[in-house]
Amino acid sequence: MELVRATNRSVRLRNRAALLTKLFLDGPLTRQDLVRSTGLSQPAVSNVVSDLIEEGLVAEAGAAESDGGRPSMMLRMAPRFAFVVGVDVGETRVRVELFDFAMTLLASVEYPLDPARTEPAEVAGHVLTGIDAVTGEAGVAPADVLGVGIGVSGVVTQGEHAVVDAQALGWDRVPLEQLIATGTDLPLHIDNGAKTLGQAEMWFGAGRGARHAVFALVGSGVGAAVVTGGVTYRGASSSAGEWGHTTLVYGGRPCRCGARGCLEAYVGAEAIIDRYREARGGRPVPGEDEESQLTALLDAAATTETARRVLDETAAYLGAGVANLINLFNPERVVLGGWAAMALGDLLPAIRDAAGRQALRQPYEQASIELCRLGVDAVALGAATLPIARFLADGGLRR
Amino acid sequence: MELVRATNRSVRLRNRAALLTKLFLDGPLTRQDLVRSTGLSQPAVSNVVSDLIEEGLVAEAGAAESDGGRPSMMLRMAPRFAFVVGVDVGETRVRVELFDFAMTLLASVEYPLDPARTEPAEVAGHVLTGIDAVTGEAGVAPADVLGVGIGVSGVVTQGEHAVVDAQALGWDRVPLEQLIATGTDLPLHIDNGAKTLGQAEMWFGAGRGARHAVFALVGSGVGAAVVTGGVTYRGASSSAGEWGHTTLVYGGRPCRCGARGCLEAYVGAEAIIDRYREARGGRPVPGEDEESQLTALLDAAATTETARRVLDETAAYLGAGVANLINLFNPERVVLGGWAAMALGDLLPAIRDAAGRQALRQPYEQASIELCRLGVDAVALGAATLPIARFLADGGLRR
DNA sequence: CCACTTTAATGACGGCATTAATTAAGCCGT
DNA sequence: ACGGCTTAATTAATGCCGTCATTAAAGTGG
Repeated sequence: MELVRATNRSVRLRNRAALLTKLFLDGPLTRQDLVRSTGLSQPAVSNVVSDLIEEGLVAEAGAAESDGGRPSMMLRMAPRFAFVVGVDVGETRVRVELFDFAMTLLASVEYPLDPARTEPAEVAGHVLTGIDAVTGEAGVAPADVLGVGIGVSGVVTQGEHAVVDAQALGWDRVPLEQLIATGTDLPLHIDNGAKTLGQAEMWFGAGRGARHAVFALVGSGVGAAVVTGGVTYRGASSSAGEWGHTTLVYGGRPCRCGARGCLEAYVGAEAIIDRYREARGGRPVPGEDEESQLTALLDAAATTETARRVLDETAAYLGAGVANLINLFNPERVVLGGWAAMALGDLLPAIRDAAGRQALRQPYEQASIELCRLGVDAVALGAATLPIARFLADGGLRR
Repeated sequence: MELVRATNRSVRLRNRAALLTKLFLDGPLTRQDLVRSTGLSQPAVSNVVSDLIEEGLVAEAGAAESDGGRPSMMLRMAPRFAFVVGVDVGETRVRVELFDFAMTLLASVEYPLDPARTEPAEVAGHVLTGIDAVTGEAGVAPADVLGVGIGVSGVVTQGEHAVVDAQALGWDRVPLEQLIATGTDLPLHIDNGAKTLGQAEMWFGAGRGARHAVFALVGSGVGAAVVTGGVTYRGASSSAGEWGHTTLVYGGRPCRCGARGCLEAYVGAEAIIDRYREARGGRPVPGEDEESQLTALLDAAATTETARRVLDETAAYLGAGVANLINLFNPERVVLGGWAAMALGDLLPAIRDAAGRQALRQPYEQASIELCRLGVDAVALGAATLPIARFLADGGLRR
């Protein structure tokens, strides 16, 4: 179906992209490693690599061990060739982080948001001042910033400019990209937060090495990111993976999206706490915020039957939701992430069991179900990979 | 992520594949059409096309209209360059069809199956004798058959040899490909029947032109095929799209897969009839087989409240199931197919409404929900496209 | 029958990877 | 310390392939 013409130039471009990607994800590597993993001939690798070194993209980094024979040179991405900014626009805060090309965190800054009413212009302002703040702090020239990736907790529609719908923030078709673009010339990449977190886990966490993985995120809200063939599955307008609002209990509990029986209405942090409150006969759950309330539930489970039952049910619902993902996407790996899922980590065996009861045998046996490795802040890290992914796919040529 | 090396030869290969694919799906076309649609230069197109003509793959087919200027030649796939066999292994019959390269049906044969116990060896036998029968009838030499595509109503796991799990047939890890391969040297392509039907609709039916489409199949069983970027989504072991056994009503009606609350336990033909029977206080539904029983239900809906209610509920469940597909896959088109869905065609508006209530606004608005165009026999047609798809992707070079 | 237009085929050119042959740079044993 | 051996990297010759520019072919219309 792909109807892209190929020319001689595109050959070089593809090979550059292949070598760069390999080097970025698995580096440092020797030229010989690249020869083996790409199937290119030795001169071809040397030729491309010498271009990359000349352009300052790649640097030699010492010789490898050898027992007889000329030792090969290690190659790695030049860490200071360029920098990237990753932004996490959450429900309660905007977090801006600056990374070098080795994805080392150089600086970060955070701005709290008033959950009651979050103005898009305010968020855009935070992003812009945040970019200035982190580049200033690290002494990085704006021209050396490759781009800015932004993960937003909401539905992001790609188009000429990305548009955001976020019920949790009260946003309806907010042209966030335009708002930010008025204040900067840097290339912007806006995406759903679950997808950027999935991207981070895919490159640096529990997804490494998988070709087909699903990242199931449970926090206050519930979402998912699907990676297939190493690439995030986006669908027609990039809003694929809205797992939280799939119907699990037809006609069940009302969800904040307006429908009934959504998965999020059962296993989102707010929903879990709600169900616990109801199970306690309506007595409020102790704790300032959702996080401490969930902790209270977990603590209570050691002693009270009620709390135990609420957690058991949560695992069962979550398992059924995971089973749906397994049946539909047939991943080799399901990674549970998000702060609530991490807090519920002890439920993993129960979740696995529940998924096994609801999923078909064949796809269930193909899939492992694991916890994430990177934590919640990985949304910004994953966002920062967006400009890099584009850069690598373009063969390391700035557009 | 794609780490495939590119060489000068691969340039030609890709361009051959692009031209062939375009010509197959949208032909006949002129060289100029190909120039415009691929972006290749005129000499490049002429060059590749002259190869293809020389190899007998493509033929000129008369001149196009012209008003001034040299008229361009129409090009089309040579219909008798090669032939393909498509097989539909359903729950009640094996159907074998022979097509030429223009996908014209040349011959077909059908063998009934005893639903009670279906032996894999028997099915393999039917396939093999069917191949002989149709090629014999049409006078096609086996060497001119490009390959055999087989659509099976069950979970197909790709690997060295495809393995089939089909609860409806009582099959557990049946090495169907091996069984058939012992009797023929033709290249075999085994896939899930829903996927082959989706492939047929994608190329020749309601999916034409879409890049992201979901084909929802409702028959006795329920399945789906997901097409993304023009390619069938398969997942890790090719069993993606098992929509029928996703949980829609947590803890609900028992399903033949052993779990509870599966979509299939509500909207599969058997389930619909079951629900109708229960609504009638247990009195059996008139009719010999599922098809006539479903017709009886549809007829009764004109006069009786009970039947009307069962259909309304069916539309609501189905709509919720479709909403889940929309939320998770974000397609631009959802196509309802399968014999039961076709019978329920009048429910389409109700299904659309129900989906709109359960899906998120943004992805719902992106998606159109339509009926299929090709009917049930398209499983074999779609299966026959499998060897062709491979052939086109390989640039028209037999391996 | 000639001017004009559009399509198709040729030939010079340049980009690129490949194979084969060198050159570089380290071990190891005597 | 000095050849022999091994592995790494570079250089040279070769051939594939698309592009650009040009020429040939094949129509229409006055």
